[in-house]
Amino acid sequence: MTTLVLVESPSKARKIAAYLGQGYQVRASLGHVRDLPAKKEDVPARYAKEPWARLGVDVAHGFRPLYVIPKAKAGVVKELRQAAERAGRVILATDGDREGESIAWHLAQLLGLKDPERMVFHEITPDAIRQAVAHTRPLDYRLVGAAETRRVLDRLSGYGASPLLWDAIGPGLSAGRVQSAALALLAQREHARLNFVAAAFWRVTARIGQPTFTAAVTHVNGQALATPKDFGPDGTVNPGVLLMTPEQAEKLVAFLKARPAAVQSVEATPFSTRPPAPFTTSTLQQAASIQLKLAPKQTMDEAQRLYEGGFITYMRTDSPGLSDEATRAARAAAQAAHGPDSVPERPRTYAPKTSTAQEAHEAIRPTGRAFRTPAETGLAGTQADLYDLIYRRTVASQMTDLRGTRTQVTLAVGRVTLGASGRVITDPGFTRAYQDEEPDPDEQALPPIQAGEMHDVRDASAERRTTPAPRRYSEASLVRALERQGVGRPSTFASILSTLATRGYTTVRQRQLVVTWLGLLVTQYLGRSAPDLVDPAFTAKMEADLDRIAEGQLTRLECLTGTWTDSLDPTFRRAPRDAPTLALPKLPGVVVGVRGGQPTLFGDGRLATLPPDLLPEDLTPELAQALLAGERVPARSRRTPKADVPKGKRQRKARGEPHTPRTPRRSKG
DNA sequence: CAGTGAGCGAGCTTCCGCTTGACTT
Repeated sequence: MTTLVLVESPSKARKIAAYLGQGYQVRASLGHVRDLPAKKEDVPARYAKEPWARLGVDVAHGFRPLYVIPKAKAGVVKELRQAAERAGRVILATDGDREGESIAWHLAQLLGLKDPERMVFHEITPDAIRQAVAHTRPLDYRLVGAAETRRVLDRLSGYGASPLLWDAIGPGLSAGRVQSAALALLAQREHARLNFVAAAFWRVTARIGQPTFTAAVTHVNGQALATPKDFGPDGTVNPGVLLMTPEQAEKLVAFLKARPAAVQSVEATPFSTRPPAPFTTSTLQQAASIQLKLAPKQTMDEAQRLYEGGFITYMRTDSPGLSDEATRAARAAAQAAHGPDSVPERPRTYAPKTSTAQEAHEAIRPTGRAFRTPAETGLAGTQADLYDLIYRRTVASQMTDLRGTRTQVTLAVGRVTLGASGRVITDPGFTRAYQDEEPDPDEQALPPIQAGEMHDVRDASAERRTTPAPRRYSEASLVRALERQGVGRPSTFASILSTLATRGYTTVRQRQLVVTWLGLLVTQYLGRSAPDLVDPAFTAKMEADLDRIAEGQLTRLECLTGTWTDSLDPTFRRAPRDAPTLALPKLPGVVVGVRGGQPTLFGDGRLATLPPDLLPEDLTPELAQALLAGERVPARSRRTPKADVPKGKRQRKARGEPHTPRTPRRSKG
């Protein structure tokens, strides 16, 4: 009789099968095999009439979940059942994390396993697999309970809050613990930009000495010159600093040009920088975004192909750790390419930065006891670029520190103080293999210089600068922000972004994530009606609860009762069903609200549907007035909620109008 | 009389996390 070993991924199954050899059959579940019904038609007939059928969770009876086999998984389950019948023994070898334990339990249920045998391994080497097979354990039902609690909570909160949005804003909208927290981050940043008032200041620099270097004026008559950090987001300046007029700046330049500079002090401090850790899913997405200009989705698609081709380890991971074998391979690769001294004596080890990490997998790295160099892989195109990035990052992670000296020079021209900073690299260390970003081009190497010296001022100039608005998130930087807060998982980072886009909450402009009016309105509504969902702390609290469930200090029922029955449910019940409105400081006299499911501009007793491609930042007061005056207003005749619309406007028929709402009208509840 | 349009009511939408490959565009 053979032993059936069940894993999640088919690639993993092939590899393990090769290591286990005869007597073992290894099959893949392709992820979860059962789930709560997504919609009513997935609910079996005998439960369809139940009041909880829409949720798939019988809240009144201990939050009992109803599990069904999704259509897409029917074939897999059938095959696994047949394989299990033929096998003498079944070992559940799904991933060693919370969801993996849950999948193992579902499989045990579906296959009717009496005493389910569980094995877990964290690296795929012959040794690790043999060890794991020899040391199976029973299922961890507490961990399974934690996973189920997570699932039920996400269902109840998501399916509880989304209908509020249908009533208040429009049909088909969605809210959830992860997507709404992500959207709130974007909305917060967008509001910061909308409220931001830029301020101008002067930066005065001089070219000094031979060879020349650049120094910037820091003080005049002992008073500090305004720099960006002296300004508030409303454009006000810290009263203690000097904000020069153009005339003053010009005078200062003329003053500098006429006199030599005295070196007051030279401070040199050595520095060293450690290499970045091997890639996790989020850091890979971040680096591929910056260096290869890939969107997270593209990165994951290419990485999936590299994984299936056997070039890299699993690409959905939160662990930056390398196995001993991989550590040795990385060190060997570094030494082969950069010399025996390119690695420190002791291997480096890496641990995850976030406490929510589950660490079921290794870091993303080249496979094998000896890494194939990018040239040896025979890969081409984007796949080759991504492999190269992963290869270099992995090798660099075992190399020596970058070392150098930072020098800070203070100079004086009369009562004007200038500062110059420079950086000299004494040992490039790991940067020979990998660098996160291009080195700063402004970075200068200062010539040898001593306190007390006098140097000629060769030139001076003043440059008008403005304070920068808070930067928008890129897709990858949003993922990084979410991961830091413990929101979302490696397997979902890319899909969170696509959910936000599909709902019309965000668009991507020049590789930046931009929130739409709809996204702002949804966040505004949720902030009042479901504040937990826009708060990353909600996930943090949930994770803490789940850990306690896994450790047996909290029951599933206590957690769900406390979170749902005593908190979320009453909040949702009390939630207002009327549409949110946004008042914007730079748009006095107008308000953005909702009419017929569409973001709409209200003002002056008139209204206008906002064109869907008009982003919040692009709505100027002039444009708002033009829209309200009826220009480019899609005047599709539809019942108006309460705003009084001039009859003529409502009857203006639009032909071939570009902004026809795609969603059907729904009556207000 | 036929065609059109307004109005009504019923039914639907939705979560997160795990995995590929089958679909379009």
